Amino acid sequence: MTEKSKKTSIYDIAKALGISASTVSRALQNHTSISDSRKELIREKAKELNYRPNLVAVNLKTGKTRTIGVLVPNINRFFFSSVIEGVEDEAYRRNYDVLICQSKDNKDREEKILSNLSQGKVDGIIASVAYPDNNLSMYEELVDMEIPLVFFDRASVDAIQVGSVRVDDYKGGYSAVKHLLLQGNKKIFHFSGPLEVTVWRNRYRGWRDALEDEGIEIQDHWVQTESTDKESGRKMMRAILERGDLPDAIFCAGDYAALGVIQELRENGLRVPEDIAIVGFANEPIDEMVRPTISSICQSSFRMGSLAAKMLFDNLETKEAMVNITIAPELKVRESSFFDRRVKK
Amino acid sequence: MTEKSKKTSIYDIAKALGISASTVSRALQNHTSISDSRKELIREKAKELNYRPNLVAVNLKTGKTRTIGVLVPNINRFFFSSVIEGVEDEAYRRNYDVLICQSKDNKDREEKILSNLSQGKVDGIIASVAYPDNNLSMYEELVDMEIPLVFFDRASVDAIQVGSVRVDDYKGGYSAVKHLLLQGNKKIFHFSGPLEVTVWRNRYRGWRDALEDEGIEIQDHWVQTESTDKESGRKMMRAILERGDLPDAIFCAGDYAALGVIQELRENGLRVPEDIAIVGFANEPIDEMVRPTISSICQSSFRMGSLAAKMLFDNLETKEAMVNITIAPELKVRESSFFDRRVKK
DNA sequence: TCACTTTACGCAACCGATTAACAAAATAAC
DNA sequence: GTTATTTTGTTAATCGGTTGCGTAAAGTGA
Repeated sequence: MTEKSKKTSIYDIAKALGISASTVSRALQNHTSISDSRKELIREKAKELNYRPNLVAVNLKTGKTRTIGVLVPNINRFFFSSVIEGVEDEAYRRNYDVLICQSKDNKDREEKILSNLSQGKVDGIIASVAYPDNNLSMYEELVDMEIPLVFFDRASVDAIQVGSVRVDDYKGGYSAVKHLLLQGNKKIFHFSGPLEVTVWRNRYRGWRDALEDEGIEIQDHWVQTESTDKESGRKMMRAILERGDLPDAIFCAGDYAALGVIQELRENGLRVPEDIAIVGFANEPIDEMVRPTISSICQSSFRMGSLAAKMLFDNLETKEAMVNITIAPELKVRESSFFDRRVKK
Repeated sequence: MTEKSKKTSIYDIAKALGISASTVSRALQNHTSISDSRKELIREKAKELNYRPNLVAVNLKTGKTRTIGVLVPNINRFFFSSVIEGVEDEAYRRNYDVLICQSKDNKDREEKILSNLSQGKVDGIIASVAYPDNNLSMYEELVDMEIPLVFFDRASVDAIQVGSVRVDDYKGGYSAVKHLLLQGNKKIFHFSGPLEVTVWRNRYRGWRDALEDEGIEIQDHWVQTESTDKESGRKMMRAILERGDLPDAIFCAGDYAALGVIQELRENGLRVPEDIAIVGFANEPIDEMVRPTISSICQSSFRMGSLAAKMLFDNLETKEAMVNITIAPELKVRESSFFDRRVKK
């Protein structure tokens, strides 16, 4: 029994045929300088020996890996896994592989991953930076190393010279509130996460401006910035309920917060949307799973991923310039905000 | 301006220091046969020149990539993304990278991906086979090529000589029904997908045996095998409602089906669990998001992933033998089945 | 001072491909 | 029949590391 039946290389084929390895290499690439008869012979032998090119050797020689890295905070969240799906879709079409890494929103982990990726494993990187998203020095290093880079979702793009794809959070917030205003809601609260984080801040600004454009005066307690998970949603709602000053509607910067709010309201005998209308953000699948279904701002995550991938591949293959793409968010009106307050007081 | 500031290699360091490249290589590996003074010198120079080892070259030389491939039907489903998280967690700990691919449950795509992965890009593979899961010849090829392989979730393990991690679907089904029986339910229906598929069949068998062990006679219409998405759940429930022969409880082979069933029941004025108790399968996050919360069988997906990864890494590093692991499923009792039918008739 | 071990480092082969440059054979041109 | 041209292959360098083997220098003991 052979101890180790080494994988066959072009040298094995060459030896078996009594020719040189370079001829084999060229024949397998369908090079013009090899006669058809030889090509046929070589291809047959290759099949016979079950030859598989060693991609690592090819990568080393060509300096390309046909692999891109995708760095996300967490693969487990619908938004990110959808983006990845978009990336993967485009990558599969173009015959690239996708190396996926999770930063877990941990800067140390992010740094380690980026350092690893920058050692020649990938041709380019698509990333959503870990919170807090202020320190981008690691990414600047990548740029110095001339590794093509595309950000999506998070990241303050102006900082460094790379591509980006993001949804317009400001516009998303603005249009969510505009929709609520058009339904006759005046007193519209906003539940979000810490406003230092870019996405929360932008959604907040959209909310604020929409109200101010309508001449509505905002009070401090209208904004709650606990966090955007379900439990925080309940907590923020509870705080408002205890205070006793109820709004017409609430614009939540995340769908899970919206869900928590709705549950808290229902347990307190309040109806959604009749008593209080709700709009969330992200268009998570649960929005259509629960009752009432939740109105939300769609971030087109799949499209975001495929656009980011397209940009990266174009840059890799034809040196096309990176750009900053902003996707217009789309409002999905569902039951939680479908109620005209001007009719039924 | 330098046209292309080539990345620095160990040769650049060697040249700058007037020593040989092998010394540099050894110093950077902290080899014992290099004096500390030299090591220090070399490390400093490396830092100065911003040296990064070229992993592709290392891979070629060592024959290892420190990368494993994970093949799943779809990254976007919670179960799979959780498994991947488990894999990734273990991989990160051991300094491996994870290459993720989606078969989209398409056999052609699966074949192309496996062929690609087998060309030296990864050291081993973790996979959940695409439906229909009968043809495993592609995987047999991997075994021939001596690429370590671990299946999870799907795949008929007996077929070929590889590792596997799976939840015991039979036991899961059995214990779900047992729980319903203990609560006084007798007439327990089963909603699932096509029984040719291994997982559905096993859950079905668990349901059937649990009832038979109790001496309950099953009737044909007690089993519906439309599919396990929400809409199918509603559809199957509607069929039963129209027929008029209502059960005490329903064991659904999937949580989304369970959700659809619950919504359909509520819209028809029936209460869950008071009128009909429901148990789902998979322990999806929505189970705790909706009201009533849904009882479900937990598949421990994260653990499944980390176990699969652990097995693969152990095999890669110490040639440890592959094994077949079966995880005992855990029943999570929530509101949808928390009701004792023996008390309140 | 001589023989012997250690320590520290260099030489060169190797991993498996690609490809520039060159050479031999076959064909065409005169 | 000799030269020019095309066709078809070969040789060898290269990508950027790793590592077995050899050896000079330094250290040790008698």
